[in-house]
Amino acid sequence: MHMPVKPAFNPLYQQVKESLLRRIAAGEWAPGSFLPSEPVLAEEYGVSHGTLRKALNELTAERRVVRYQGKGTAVATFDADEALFRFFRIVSCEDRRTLPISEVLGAAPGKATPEEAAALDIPLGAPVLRIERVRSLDGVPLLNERITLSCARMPGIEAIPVGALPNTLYDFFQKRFNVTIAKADESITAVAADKIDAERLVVPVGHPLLAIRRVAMDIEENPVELRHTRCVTANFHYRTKLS
Amino acid sequence: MHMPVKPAFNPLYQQVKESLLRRIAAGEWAPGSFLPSEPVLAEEYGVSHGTLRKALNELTAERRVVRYQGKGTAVATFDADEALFRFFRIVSCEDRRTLPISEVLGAAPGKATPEEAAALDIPLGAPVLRIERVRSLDGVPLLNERITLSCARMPGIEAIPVGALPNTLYDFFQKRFNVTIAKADESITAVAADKIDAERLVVPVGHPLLAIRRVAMDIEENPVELRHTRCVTANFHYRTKLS
DNA sequence: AAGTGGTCTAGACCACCTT
DNA sequence: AGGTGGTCTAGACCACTTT
Repeated sequence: MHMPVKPAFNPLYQQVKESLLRRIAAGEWAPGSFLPSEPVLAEEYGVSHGTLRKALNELTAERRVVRYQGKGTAVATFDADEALFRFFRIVSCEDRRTLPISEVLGAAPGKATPEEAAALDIPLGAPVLRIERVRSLDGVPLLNERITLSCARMPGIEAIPVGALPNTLYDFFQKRFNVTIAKADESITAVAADKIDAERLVVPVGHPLLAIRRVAMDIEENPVELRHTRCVTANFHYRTKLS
Repeated sequence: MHMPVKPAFNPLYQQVKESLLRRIAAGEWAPGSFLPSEPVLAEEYGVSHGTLRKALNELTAERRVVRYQGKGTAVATFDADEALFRFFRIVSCEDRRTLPISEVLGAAPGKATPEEAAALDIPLGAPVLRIERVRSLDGVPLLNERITLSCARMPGIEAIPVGALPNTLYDFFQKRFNVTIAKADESITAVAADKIDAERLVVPVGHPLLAIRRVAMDIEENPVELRHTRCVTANFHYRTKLS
């Protein structure tokens, strides 16, 4: 046998970071509330100011935590506008960002299809909640969405009445289930509007639409949500910055 | 008059970072070559190890520089596959990433249109080079591209013979003109194929296509390239990670 | 004034690569 | 062995917010 190539050298600040991450994920400090101060945490972990700082710096870079000079360090939330728009990439031609208004057409429990099971990493036939909704910008229906959520990850969500589903879901996931959406993968194609798209988005059948398939993940990179969106791009477009 | 709200407090490490950035942009160290070692640079700037390190850390995070433990710190290049794919988001349905093969249909000098002038931040009518090309993946024509470059930013590029335009332009920009593409903004819409799209991409007129409009920028955020792409998304899609 | 995060230093030691 | 980047410490001082 070979010796391991990476002999598990784990810097101190990494260990501290991982510990803090676990404690945040466990809910020891709620989103929005403040962590103990740096001197206190350093004392608690028995490390120097600098080492603790390096751990917090990485958590800041990963947006798990927000620091306020003179005040303290808080667990990140979706409250801020910045966070709300992080996963919403549709902007007007003039680059105005407007939060769309959702009209929920229906929400129904079901059993995971092969695609849903694969995307959400759950067994075939596992319980899911499917939401259909149309989102409008400036009063114009633009987005036709089908959202699939794993009930296992958010127990009780299938019992939420349709009317109680809020406009901003990710904010709701965090407050209600302590599920923080941290990443999402999107793949985009161009398709022709089918009959349902045409009705809901008020365009002719065959009209070109953006088809966006999103898998959203929590902090630990567990997939939480599968979302299919059909989008009219007459006066709006999908905007992304590469770097 | 009010006093300035931000009294220009500039940390030392920021000043060092900006200085290093200027020296890299000026070409003092070519892409791929090594900077002086950390102790030497610290001595040169009259700062401590830690402060110099913080400056280099930020440059590393911004991918301006690559560090190799035990060897040194080098100016970043586009050589690495990772860098080449950073701005290429079209992948197959199975998530294979293949570099497309370009067929240049033509390259011609011209005068900037209003859209080009606005995007590239140059005067209306300023000299530009326009390139038309079709890119194929796995032998199938997928991308119909029109690229506009400002001649002022890359003097002499209008004289490059069409046959000498390489497959990977950004790599070429860096090696030939010391222009490093650092960022790009893309906006995406869905459109119906026009006659030219249909011919070049071998699809029926009216077929839904992705229309991608990219403005690529160098290190100093000066826009360098405007690119319009029409893309068939039958077996491929545009992939992006949100975080 | 006291507490928080942010910067900076000087020095020790560790991990990795080259010779 | 000697040089490079990477980690860690202890302590000083600065900037910001609150009391």
